[in-house]
Order: sequence, then structure tokens, then C-alpha cells
Amino acid sequence: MSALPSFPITPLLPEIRASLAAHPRLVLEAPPGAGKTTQVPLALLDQPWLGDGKILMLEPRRIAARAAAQFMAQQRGEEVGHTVGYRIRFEARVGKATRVEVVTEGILTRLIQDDPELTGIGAILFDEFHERHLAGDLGAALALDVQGTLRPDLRIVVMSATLDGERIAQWLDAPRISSPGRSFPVKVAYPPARVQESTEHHLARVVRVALQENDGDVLAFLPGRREIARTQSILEAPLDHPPLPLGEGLGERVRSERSASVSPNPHPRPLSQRERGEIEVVALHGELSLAEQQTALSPAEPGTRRVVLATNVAESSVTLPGIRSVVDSGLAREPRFDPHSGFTRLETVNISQASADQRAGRAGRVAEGTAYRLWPQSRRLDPSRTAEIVQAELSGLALELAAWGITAGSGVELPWLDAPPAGALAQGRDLLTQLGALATDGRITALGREMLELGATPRLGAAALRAATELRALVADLLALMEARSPLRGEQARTDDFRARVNALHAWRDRHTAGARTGADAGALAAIEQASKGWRRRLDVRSAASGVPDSHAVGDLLLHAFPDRVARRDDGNPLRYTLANGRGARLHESTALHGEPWLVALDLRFEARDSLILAAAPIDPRVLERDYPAQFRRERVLRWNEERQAVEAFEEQRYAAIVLDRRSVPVKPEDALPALLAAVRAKGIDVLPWSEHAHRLRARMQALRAWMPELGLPDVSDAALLDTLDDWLAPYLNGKRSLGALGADELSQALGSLFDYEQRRQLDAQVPESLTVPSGMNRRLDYAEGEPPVLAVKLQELFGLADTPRIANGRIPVTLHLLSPAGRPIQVTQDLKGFWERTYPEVKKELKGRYPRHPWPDDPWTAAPTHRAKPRGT
DNA sequence: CTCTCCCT
Repeated sequence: MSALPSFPITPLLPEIRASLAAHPRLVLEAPPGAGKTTQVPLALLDQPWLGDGKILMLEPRRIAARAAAQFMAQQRGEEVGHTVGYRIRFEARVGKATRVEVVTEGILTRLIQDDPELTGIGAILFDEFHERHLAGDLGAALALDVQGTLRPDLRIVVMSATLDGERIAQWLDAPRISSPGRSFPVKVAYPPARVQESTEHHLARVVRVALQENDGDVLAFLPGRREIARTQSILEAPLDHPPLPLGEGLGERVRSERSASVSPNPHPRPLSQRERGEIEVVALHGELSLAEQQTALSPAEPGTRRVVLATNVAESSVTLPGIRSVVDSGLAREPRFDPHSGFTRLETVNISQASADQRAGRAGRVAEGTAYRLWPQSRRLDPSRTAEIVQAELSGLALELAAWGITAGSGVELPWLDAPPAGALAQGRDLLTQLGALATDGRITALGREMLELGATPRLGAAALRAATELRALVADLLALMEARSPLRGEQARTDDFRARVNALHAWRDRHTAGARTGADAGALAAIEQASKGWRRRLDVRSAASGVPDSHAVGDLLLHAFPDRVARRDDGNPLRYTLANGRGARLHESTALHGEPWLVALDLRFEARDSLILAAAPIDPRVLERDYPAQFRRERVLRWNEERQAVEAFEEQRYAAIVLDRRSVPVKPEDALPALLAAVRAKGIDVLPWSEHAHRLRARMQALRAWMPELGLPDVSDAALLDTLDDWLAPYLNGKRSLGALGADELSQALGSLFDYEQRRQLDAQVPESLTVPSGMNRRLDYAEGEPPVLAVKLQELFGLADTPRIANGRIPVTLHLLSPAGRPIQVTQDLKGFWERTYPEVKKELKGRYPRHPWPDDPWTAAPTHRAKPRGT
């Protein structure tokens, strides 16, 4: 150990050893450059608790796993594969003597599932745990479960670079040791955007400032390719105005921000023509070919300064030499799974504080640096990155859990740092059931176990294992191509026909064409071929596929991975498709798949209406009939025809939600009734044929209920009627096929049926339709909710009536609308007596002249009531 | 008409 070179973490190693001797779990916080990855595993090798056990160290990336193993082996003066080895998918360098095994995260899950006792393993170290990958979280939860049950002696060390150590330590119930890093101070500035300035213009402007104020290269972080391209064109366009004047705006602001441990170039000056000519702008993102990435990663020509416009690749995956300043948009694109739609979509989000610090740290690897942040300093960032487990698609996790014995109803839980959300987990289990990996009781099937053993995603695993033996060579290619980014470049890169990728791989393999002529990236194809070779080994295939597969072969194999994304072209619109899950999708206008009646959509960009199909392959629908017979259904379907206000019946032949054939069939009465009731429920009570009579009947029923609550009458408000349609309306709709067939009388009868005989008797007695007035005529009563009834009547008809009539057992006085002989309103009153006494004499004086042929007695109490005028001449 | 990064 004494031979170890010194790292910032070196002085802490005794403390780390002591802690693990006393306590089986530990949280180790150390920023990049502290040496934790390479020093901690070796420092634990001689510990008594380890005996001759192995140390497993998890890395989130393959490159990092290889590099860490390489570095440690070198440090011991050995080859990789002796004391120190590594294991990543399709590649292992471990030997009998190997005691430190650096593995990628998915490998650990396999190891634990294969041997839950973790025989021979004494410690597991989770490096870069702050990245919170799904596999890392699962691995840690499984390891904790094993430690708590079968292996109390197992040591678990979680190494993290963020401020989140406290939370992790609580979760683990573990002590916490922090190490300083090895990096130079980085000064942070927050230059604000100008009014209406786009992110790209803001960023380009600050990049120019960074070039002025600092030596060395500039690394800028943007959320994606589109923003990188826009920024690049802004930076490469000739300046239409001279660069920033001295001492104004940003230059000043930068120097006044925070206390700087180092002051940037104290005399920023405009770039000269010559200097600008020496600045090289390069893009860096995951879609680039290896060669293109190399350009960005290699040192610039002497005398040339470089501006690297990068996505998140540059945050952790690659190291860039010579960076002295970082310009950070504060944005990243992250996948979010929506359990409702079953799709994952990319969202542009604000980065976490941990990411911001990690990005800024990139400016301090070689010397002091400056980080320019393009968001307001007042903005509060989330302290650390959201764990993948809370926002990702979870079918893979659900399958691992099922293999561990955790099913939907098992009630068993793992000790999660962040538990998987129930909705996404349920959706994952649904998919697994559809793929045949889970039985109906939720337990894992034999196919599910095979899928885990194969080590592909559940979707691709299902496709691979269901393929006929003679197609397995092609399946291996499809797995490799599906997992990789598209190898196509140039014109070809735009195609949405997935078969173009297969053809490019086969052409490259067959050496018929040079890499360049296939329009594909030879480096990418070589990597895909490596993966395909790995899959061929696992699938027991001797030789690789070649040539151009049959037109449906690719789709027919991959539809077993995406049975829910089988798509059929709509009749009306050749670009529009309906997916088996019922959602809409469309091909873009320059599609290479125009006219294909059936597709399997392999990649979609989610949109609320019609998702865009980014990659697809044609399929033969007969394969669906053969392999998913249960999804084919012939069903009677009832539809509401809005125009006819009537029920229609169809017989539909469907694959899942895709309608293959629809024929009109006669409507059965027992079919129609529920559909008619549903239509009323959906459209509201006003859709019924309300007559004047029915309205009035309902008003009286409501009035009686309000005025004589002791009768306990049913509510006939809109809401109550809708709630009880089955009771009162159904008998009258029975046998009908449209709402129009319901007569107005029938509606009244139906309403009336809500009251029994006695209640109807009370209705007629207490809330009558009309009153007989002294003239002998029946005059209608008008009922409105919450008001006394209105009796409109000519004055002359009431002669002899002393008091206001009352109804509802005398509880409610009617409101009299007293009318002139011509039917014009004279007075509204509930006090007839008062009217006769006070108002009538005046009314008489006024109207007698106008209606001389009508009686205007001085004494209305004793006069004979009449509804007619006096006969002429009397 | 345009999608971040990674992994069994």
C-alpha cells in the first residue's frame, strides 16, 4: 500500500478501512478527481473481514469500467485479468486470481439473481451512485436485501459525488466519510439574457465573452442537437457588430460576481479578425460517429482555440482536455415515462444543482477556470438529479422483481432509496403479461426467466425468444440495431424505414460496398456487429445473417417486441395509422414507408393527438393472426348516431383496438336500451321530448316536495332524474331504438311513475294544475321552482272572492296576476283583500272608461263574477 | 420532420 501514489482520498483510506471493519455499510462522498474509484477497492483487499472474498465495484459506464480496471492493474504492475479484472456485457477479463471485479450496473443484477447468497463476494462498491441509474438503484436495493437476510457480513459502500450524502446515509443507516477532490477553483458568473434573447443567442454571446476573458477552450452545455446546430450557426456567422466593448455588460458583471479565487483575464479585448479565424467550433453529442467525437475530444491544433458545443455526454462520459471555461444553458433533455399513454417522451428540463456543479467542474480540471451560468442566480435548482426509477418505463424492473418473488400482490418490498411509482410499475407488468413474461397471477413464467437470462430488454427478449430457429441470426442483428443509435448517415439517416439499417449492416458485413457508399458510419456498424456477435453467441447461432431479408421479415420478428405498436393505415388518410393500443400515429410526409397497410412502429415521438413514427417496418398481418389469436375478436358494437339520435349496431372484427372490418347489423332491443340510457346520461335530460305538460308536471312535483316535505317525495331535479334513469325512464324506452321514438305523453307518464298512487292523489289535491275561480272557470296555476304558484286571471272573474286562494293545505298563497278585460296586467298581489280595499277603487276609475262594457261594481265583494262582457244594449 | 444519456 505504501507504494500507492498520493490522491486526495489517500489520507482517508485508514478511516474508510476502520469504518468498514466496524460497520458493514458506508457512504463515501468524494468529488471527481479524489481517486475513490481507483484507490478504495485496492485499499480494502487486505482487510480481515474480506478473507479471500472478492470486491465488486459497479460503474455506470463500460468505458469507465474498463478504464478503472486498467488503472488499478497498472498500479499493481499487473495485466488486467489478474488481481483486477472487469466484466461488461459480452466482454469479460477476469481470471482465477481476480479479487477486484469492476462491473457495469446491469451485471450486478444478473449476479445477484443467479446467486442471491453472492458466494465469494465480500464487498460491493457502488461508484458514481449519484447518477441514480435504474440498474444502480435496483442493484443497491437487492444488495441491501441480501445483506439484511442471507449475508450480514457483506460490505456495501455507496460512493457519491453530491450533496445528497446525508439522505443516502440515512437510507443505508451508515456512517458517512467525505473526501476533498482534486480540482482547481472555478469562478461562477450568472450573465443575464437580454430582453427577448433566445437561449442560443444568449449562449453564443457568452461564449464570445468566455473566449475574451479566459485562456483555453470553452465547453458549452446545451439540451440537444437542435440547439447545438443553431448555436453553431450563430457562432460561425460573421459578427454584424463588434464584440463586446470593454468594461460594459458582461465583462464587468463577471468580475463582480461572488468572490473569485482567481481573476479572469483582467483586460478582455475584442477578438481580432485573426484571432477569430483561429477559433474552431465543434459539436459533441451521442449521435456523432466515433471519428467525429474524436475530433472534439482530441487537443486542438496549437494556436487554435476550441469551442465545444455539447449535450450531456460531456457531463460525465467523456473527458475534454484544455477546457478553461464552461458556458451552461442549465438545460438537459430527459426521458419521462407516461403510464397513461404507455409512451416515453423527452422533456427539456432544468438541470439539478449537482449537474450544474459537475458541469462547472469541467472548467477546473487543468487550471483555474470560469463557469458562466445562463439562468438567474436566484433560481432554485433541485439538489440532485431525479432518480431514473421514478420517471422511467419499468417493465425491465418489474421482470427483475418478479424473478425476486415480488409481484403485484406479494406485499414484499425492497429497501428502496426511491420506490418505483405504482402506476409505471403496473404498466410495466401489463406489458410483461402481454409479452408472455408474467402469468395471469403475476408470477414470472418460464419465458420470463429465459428473457432475464438472455439479458435484453423484455420487449426485445420476447421477440428474440419467439423467433424461429432459422431466423435467430437475423434476430441477433435486430437486437444489436435496436439497442444502438442508427448507423445511417447523410440522406439515409432521415429514413423511417428500419430495414435500411438492417440492409446497411448486411451490406457492410458482406463487403459488397464500402462503408461510405452504404451511407452508414463504419465505426457504428463495427460496434453493432460486435453486439450482434454477442447476441448470436447467446442465441446459439453459428453464422451471421446476410443479404436483404424478405420485405416483411424484419417487421414480423419485431412485432413480437411491440405487439401494442402494430399499426394499421387508416382508410381516409394514407399517412395516418391506428396503433393496437388505440392511439393515433402518423408517418411524416417524406416517409419511405408510404402506402404500407400494416407496420410495427419501433420508435415514436409522442404527441397528444397523433404520435410521429420515427422508425417502423412493414408486417404481414397473417403473423398477427397466427401468433396473437386471442387479440382477434369479433364483437357486436353499439354506437350512438348523433344525427339520427339513434342506436346503431355493428359487428366488428378487430386486432386489439384496430378495427379490421365493420358491418351493420340489426339492433337488438336489449342492446338498444343501455345505449339509449347512456345517450341520455351523456347528453343531459334536455335531450328528452319535454312537452309543456311534462315541464309543468315536473314543476308541480318539485313544488309539492318542497312545500310538504313530510310526504318524503322523490327528487325530480335534472341531476336526480339522470341518476335514476334506470328506474323511471327505462320501462318507457324499452323496445325503442331512438330517442325520437319516445313520445311526449310517454315522458309525462314516465315522470308520473315516480310517484305512487297516493302521492299522485296528493299532487292533484295540494298542487293542482288549475283553480276554479268564482266565475266558474278553471284557471291554470304556473309553478316555478322556489316560488309560489302564479294565477293569472281577469279581475272580473274574482268578484265575490274576499281572500287570496291558498294551496298545499293552505300553506302557500298563490300570487295573483290580476288582468284587465283585455288581458293586460294590472296588479301582482298575494293580498286580494287589500287590493279590493285600497287599489280597486282607483283601478276602476281608470279603466271603467276604457272598458265600459265590463262590469265595474262599487262593491266587488257581492258583485257577480263573470268572464264575459255585458251583452250589448243592457 | 427531427430524440438526452446509459445498461443486462
